[in-house]
Amino acid sequence: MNDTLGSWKRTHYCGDLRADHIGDKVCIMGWVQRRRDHGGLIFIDLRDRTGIVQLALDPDRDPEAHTKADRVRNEWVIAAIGTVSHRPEGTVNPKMKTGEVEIEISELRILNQAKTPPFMLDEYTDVAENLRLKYRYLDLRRPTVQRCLMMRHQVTRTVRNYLDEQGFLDIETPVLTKSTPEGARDYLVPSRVSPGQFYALPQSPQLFKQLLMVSGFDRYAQIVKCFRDEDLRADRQPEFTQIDCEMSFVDRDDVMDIMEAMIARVFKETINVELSLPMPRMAYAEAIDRYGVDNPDLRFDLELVEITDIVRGCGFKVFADVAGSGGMVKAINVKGGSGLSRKELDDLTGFVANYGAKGLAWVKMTADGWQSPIAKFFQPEELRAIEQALGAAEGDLLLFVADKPATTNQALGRLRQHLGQKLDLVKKGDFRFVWITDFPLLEWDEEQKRHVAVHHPFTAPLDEDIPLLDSDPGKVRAKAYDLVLNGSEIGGGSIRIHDQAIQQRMFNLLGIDDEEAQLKFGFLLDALSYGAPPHGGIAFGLDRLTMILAGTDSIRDVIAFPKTQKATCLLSEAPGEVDPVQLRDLGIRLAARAKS
RNA sequence: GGGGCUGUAGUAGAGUCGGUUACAACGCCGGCCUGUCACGCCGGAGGUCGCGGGUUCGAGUCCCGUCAGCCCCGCCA
Repeated sequence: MNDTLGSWKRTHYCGDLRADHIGDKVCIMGWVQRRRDHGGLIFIDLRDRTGIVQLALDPDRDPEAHTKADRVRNEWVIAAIGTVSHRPEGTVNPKMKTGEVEIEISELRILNQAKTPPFMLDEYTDVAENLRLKYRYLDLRRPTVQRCLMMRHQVTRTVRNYLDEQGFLDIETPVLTKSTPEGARDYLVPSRVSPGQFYALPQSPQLFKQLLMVSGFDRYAQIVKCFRDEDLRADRQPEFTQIDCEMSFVDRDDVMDIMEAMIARVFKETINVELSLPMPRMAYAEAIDRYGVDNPDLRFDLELVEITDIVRGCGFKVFADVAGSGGMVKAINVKGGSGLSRKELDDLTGFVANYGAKGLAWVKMTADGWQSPIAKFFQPEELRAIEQALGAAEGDLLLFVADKPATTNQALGRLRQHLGQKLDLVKKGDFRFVWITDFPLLEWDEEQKRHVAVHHPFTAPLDEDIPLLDSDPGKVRAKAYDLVLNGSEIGGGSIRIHDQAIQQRMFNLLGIDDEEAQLKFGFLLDALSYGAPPHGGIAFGLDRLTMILAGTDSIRDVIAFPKTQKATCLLSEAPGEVDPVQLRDLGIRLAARAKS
């Protein structure tokens, strides 16, 4: 029924054929994108991963091939031998890379037929994502989707080459490993050999790469899968890939210098963008002060301005009360934003409510002064002071949040990012990097009534802040750094604690007593006591980095077989039930379902 | 755990105030066509309006619940 490949060998990819090939006899293979039947002449657009080329089948030239082409349908797999020829005068298609030529087919083989696909594999149809994911292998035939995965390949290739040149060794770390406290929820794997015990899939190879430093490998790097059992987002999947690095005998600047050069190489070799180095660096405290968040998008201004002191004694009770009780009042000036409708302002109020803000005060700057529900509460000199602080001019829109400092910063900071998108303040093709440094080492967790590590428990404190570990742990800054690109955290790392005594103190500060520390991290503490070099490292989110390079806003676009928001795979239907025998072997009995 | 958006032939959509047989496009099937390229022309088939319940003389349309996909909060050292 179908033809066999026989002795045919492919000579060219479809998308590579050009006028240079005119006169060549070629053999190409691929999928039928479309067939156009003119009664006599038949055209077939043949597609492979490189592109599309037009096949011309003339009944006068080869009746047998023409008859065969009559049966062919979309997505059938065919092979053809023919001669590359210039298209006749007036029929060149400038929209196609290969549009100057066509292949005059002399022999055609149908290698496989295809059912009519559940959706059209063209660039014009926007298909529902659940259908795309169920038939992902078809979705992945589409050039736009293929482009993303090819981009990903270019990123990993460039990274591997660079790290190899810089002397990093690629060493694999275990996937079946041990659950550790702190951090994200683990994916667990039951042990058959040790009933009742579980492996955990790594949230990152953190401990192992530190052990490799103790072993003297000096520079380690791995492109590696990590697993976190937390809820998904547009830029978060339960299994994702890190570019994971660790280096010995370095400080923060060494790591940042080497890594930003790697990122620059990636941008050059994937999208041919030249980045200027060094990348700017900004302390955490400054980022929070100016942008409200630790991942600021520097492609636009719209900075936060604190006016707590100005409104401390004002007649607007909401502001005055917050200012008088340790809270914070901040505002942003949306230049030329006074045209926003009441509905839009209500939407923005709803937006900040997501982040716990109880309200969003607004002022439209008009020729007649303040147009605002709160204008009447302020004295003229207060109005002027606020205008001056914000640089307000006619046509501007001022937006205010008053709350606890953390809430004010987060709500207004997220509002800033939101407005950047909504008001189209970002220029396409603009890449603004910033290293955020000097993160707090610890933060107080109100629910658990204890300190938790901001980065992770192995992050070293700044040398000058070590005395504060005892007196004021919340003030200690960490030797940690995040690389932020266009408001997205694409990587982060730190210099680690290489001193066993300090690591022990760190665990104590986190409320992990010696016994628990020994139980959970004993092997690390042991290793640190056998001559651990000063070391530090970083991990980049390969998926997020590729998203930005590919210009897409969903992490699923850069993953071949991604999971849905409920962490299921619509293609394989994972997760699924397992055979009772498998459970018995593992010593697992399922609890009765809570529902139904 | 919570908030929001979406769900109608294979696909992506329209469907008015609750009222006759649920529309047209693309795709599919058949026919015609020798220079098209998202070919064109003629004809045809194709529907559990996500699912369940309710209101009503009557529900794609209104109400309640539920499922799925997506976006967000919490969570993500």
